[in-house]
Formats: sequence, C-alpha cells, structure tokens
Amino acid sequence: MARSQAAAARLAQAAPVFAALGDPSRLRIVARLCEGGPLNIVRLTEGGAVSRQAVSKHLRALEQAGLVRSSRAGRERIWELETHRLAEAGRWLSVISAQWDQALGRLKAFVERQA
Amino acid sequence: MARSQAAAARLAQAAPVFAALGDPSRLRIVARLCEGGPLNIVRLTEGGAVSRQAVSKHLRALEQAGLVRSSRAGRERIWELETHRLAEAGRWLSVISAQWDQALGRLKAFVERQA
DNA sequence: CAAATAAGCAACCTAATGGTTGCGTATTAG
DNA sequence: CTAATACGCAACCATTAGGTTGCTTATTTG
Repeated sequence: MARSQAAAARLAQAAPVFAALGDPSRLRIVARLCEGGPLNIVRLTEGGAVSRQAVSKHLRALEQAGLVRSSRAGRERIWELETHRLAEAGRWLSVISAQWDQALGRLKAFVERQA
Repeated sequence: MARSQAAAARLAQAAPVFAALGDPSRLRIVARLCEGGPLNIVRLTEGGAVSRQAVSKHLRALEQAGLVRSSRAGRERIWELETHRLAEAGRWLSVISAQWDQALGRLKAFVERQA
C-alpha cells in the first residue's frame, strides 16, 4: 500500500506539470528557451503569435509548475529552464509505457496458452 | 531550417498529448489502466470521485490524443493504453532537458573563462 | 534630465473544460 | 420475457484559461 500511495502522490504532482506543457504557446516557450538559452520576455515574444503579456502569463504558469525559473537583471527578467521536473515527468511516462507493454505481453502469453 | 521545421511539427503534435495528461482524473485513468490492464468504463469509474459519464468523456479525450484505444466486446467497451505517443512524449522531455543542461554547462564554462 | 525600453498590474471578454443529470438503447442474465 | 447491466447522447452549468487592451512603474541610454 505504501508503494501505491507514493505513486499516487507522485501522480498528483505530475498533473500540473503536464497541464503546463499542454499548451502550444507554452510548449513553444519551452522549446525556444531550450534552443536559445536564458532569455527575457521581449526575446521570447519575438516572432510568436501572441502579445508580451500573454507570454508573461505563460511564464508564470510554467514557473508555478516548477518548469522555469527567473532572475532579475536590471530592468529585465531572465528566464531559464528548470529541468528537474521535466526530466521527472519524462521518466514517469517511460515507466508507465514500459510497464504497460510488459503487462500486456504477459497477458497475451497467458491468453494464448489457454487457447 | 528543415530540422527546426520538423521539430516544430513534432512540437505541435506533442501539445495535445500533454494537455490530455494534464488533468488529474485522466492521469488517474492512465495509471489505473497501467496497473489493472484493459478495463471497461464501469471498472475505471469504481473508487473514483467522478461519474461514469465524466470518465467516458475523459476516455474520449485520451483517445483523441492517441493515448488510449478501445474495442467493443458484447455490451461493454474495453479500453487499453496506447503507448506509442506516451513513450514519444517521454523521449521529447528527456531530450529537451538533456539539451538544456548541456547548453547551460557550455554557457557557464564560457562565462567563467571570460572572468 | 528626457526619451526609450522592459516589465508589472488589472479589468475585461470569449471559448473551452470538467462536471452533472436525465433519458434512450443494446446486450446479457435469470 | 423481464430485469439488470453497460453504455451513448444531449442539454445544461460553473469555472477556468488564454488572450487582449490600457495604464503604471522601474531602469537605461542619449
């Protein structure tokens, strides 16, 4: 039971992370940061389809999900990726898919033995 | 440019997947399927906080994101995980986080050489 | 100092989301 | 055949989410 409770807890933490990544504009910001290194809002807005304020909102959303971190530098604020959660979420997906494939394999083998 | 376009295309496909995973109820369904193997709606609803129809809606959302697949068996419909997209999304997260860490490492090294 | 730049705040709007309830329809079981 | 089961459909509701515009505030720069 302790195991499944821990799993449930990690699950509850994973949902906000996926939710944060589940928007095209935010995903674009993440990709953009990854390619371009630490950037400020103006740079992140350039070339995109939405306003600076929209980007700002998205950055705060990403921050709340623990995917991004910022620091003030003079009159500008620099944003950078926070990879802990990102990597964690990635691992979770891998585990889930691998477990399923294994279980399904066992199930198929069992069914075929019956037939 | 061809590279970044391909990357952008894969990005655009990734957003709906993350969005689908970004809801606690849906994430619970995914986890539940993973533990319990192929299940019908009633079983998936058991023990949860929401109604059968809510679960049904979520299943359709997951289906549209390509994360789940169903087949009719008599009067019931059996749902199972579709791990392709799941694994793909997981890989994307790993790549992004790894790339960032590398780039940041190079940046730090560069800055320190300047100082 | 004045002008330009980077950002924050707040109000507002529209559309999508997550949820419910109620009812209809196959399919299986007794 | 009748009852129970598993599901689908549709309407409806409240809240949130993504976005915009307008204004204010700090910091540079010329």
